[in-house]
Amino acid sequence: MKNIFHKAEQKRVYQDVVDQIQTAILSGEIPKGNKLPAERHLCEMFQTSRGTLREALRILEQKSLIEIRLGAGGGAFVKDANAELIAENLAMLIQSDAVSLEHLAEFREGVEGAVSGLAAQRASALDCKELEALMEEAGKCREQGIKEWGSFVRVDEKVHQAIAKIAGNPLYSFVLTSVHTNIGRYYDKFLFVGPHELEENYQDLRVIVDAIANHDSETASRMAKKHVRRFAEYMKQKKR
Amino acid sequence: MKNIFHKAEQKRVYQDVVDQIQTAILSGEIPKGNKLPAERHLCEMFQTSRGTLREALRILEQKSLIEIRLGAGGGAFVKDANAELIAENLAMLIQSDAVSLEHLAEFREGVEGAVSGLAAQRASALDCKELEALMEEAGKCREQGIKEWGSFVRVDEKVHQAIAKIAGNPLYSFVLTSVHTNIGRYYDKFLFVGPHELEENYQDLRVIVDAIANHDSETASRMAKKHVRRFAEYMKQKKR
DNA sequence: ACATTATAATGGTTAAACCATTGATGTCAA
DNA sequence: TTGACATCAATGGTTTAACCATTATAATGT
Repeated sequence: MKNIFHKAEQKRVYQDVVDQIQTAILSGEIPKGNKLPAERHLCEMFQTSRGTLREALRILEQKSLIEIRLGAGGGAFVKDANAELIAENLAMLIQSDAVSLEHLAEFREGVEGAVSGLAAQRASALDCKELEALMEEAGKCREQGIKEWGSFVRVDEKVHQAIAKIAGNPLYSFVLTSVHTNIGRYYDKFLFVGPHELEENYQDLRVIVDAIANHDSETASRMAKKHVRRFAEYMKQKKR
Repeated sequence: MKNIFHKAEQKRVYQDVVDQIQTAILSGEIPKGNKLPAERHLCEMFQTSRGTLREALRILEQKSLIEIRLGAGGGAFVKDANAELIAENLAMLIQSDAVSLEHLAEFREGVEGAVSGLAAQRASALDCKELEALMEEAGKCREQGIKEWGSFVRVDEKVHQAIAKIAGNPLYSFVLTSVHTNIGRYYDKFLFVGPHELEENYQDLRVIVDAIANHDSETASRMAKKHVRRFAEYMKQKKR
């Protein structure tokens, strides 16, 4: 790594440093997993002080473009694209009361509906086999009854993630991961259900997976929305 | 503002500072628009050095929780919730090739469809009046013909934003703003169309707004998706 | 009354030192 | 040989104290 960076300028020096490193990362000039030079070395490259350089690193870390590890062999490592940021921002919107849980649940309904519809259009035989494997897992939880409700919810989420992957649009996957991350906390807190609800939800999944296998986009979409809305209803009831 | 903060601890001091200030902001303890104490004063409150404190401020700034202004009367001001972060993260996903423009366009299709459906269910008489006002604006662009295509696209976006607001779910508004911010750049670059396309899109809007006024959720949703897909098609053609 | 100029408050930057964590290496005893 | 422990060096984390740059406000002059 040599001559990639030029002398830092502009009003805010740290911003220029951020821009240069960010461009290098996003363009692939510095591959994922690679380590940036040590702080003291970067200071020389940018002709800046360590304090300023560290402010830049903090920003890049917050953008989750790099991850900083301590000690010998540590340093700033380039991270792969992920849903962390979207999830964190969502969490902040909820905490600041700009977005309520009902809003989040409604949004999820729309997204899961769209995703399931797309998945039904695009599912391959292999995709269906993978969904079936997950359904078997869900079936085992179902047999164990209500005491395995927690496990069932986890499998349920895995199914939704798998469907998002089948839909083939990584943006939907990122968004859905973020939604699950945030809504999951509240499901854990508020959701206590009986055997009836477990059966109900298992059948939901069954119908959705079948619709996807049959490339029945309309049914997959409609049932996914219904399934998600059910969860939202449980939560609403619990709050009363 | 006194005794809100306690001595900074933990492994990474700046992270503790971030957490304390972020909690104070999100809980509403420090209202939007208010100014945090000056850096040197905050240092005393947290019993930390200025360098460390500034790293914390950089993170909060990047989270777009605060905005820092220079000079006398400057300082760290608490910002209101907004779509900046989501938009920026989206931009990074696109730049890093984790998400393509086609993916973004497809995502937009789903979101606009859902939003328009909700808006049709919830539109008040006043909402419809506001949409009509925007349609009049669009009508003027239409009369000017193709030379006002740029203006038309801007009005088109305003209509979509208005519909999102009518839908009444701020999460959809945030997401849609982010999508528009990112997709707009490429529309500006790639989109050159004729009078036929202008008319086509004007009629799209007409039908969507009417469907919303009639509380015809299904039509509003379907037409919105079709309308958005048209834009995606223009772009695809231009790329060839 | 208005334009100009100083002042002071505030963020931006630098420098040099020291602390804390961590992986690698070497040492010694069982 | 092998395992436990000590040492070392690389790297990020923190502190201090100064100085620079920007800007709103107050003082000054015309």
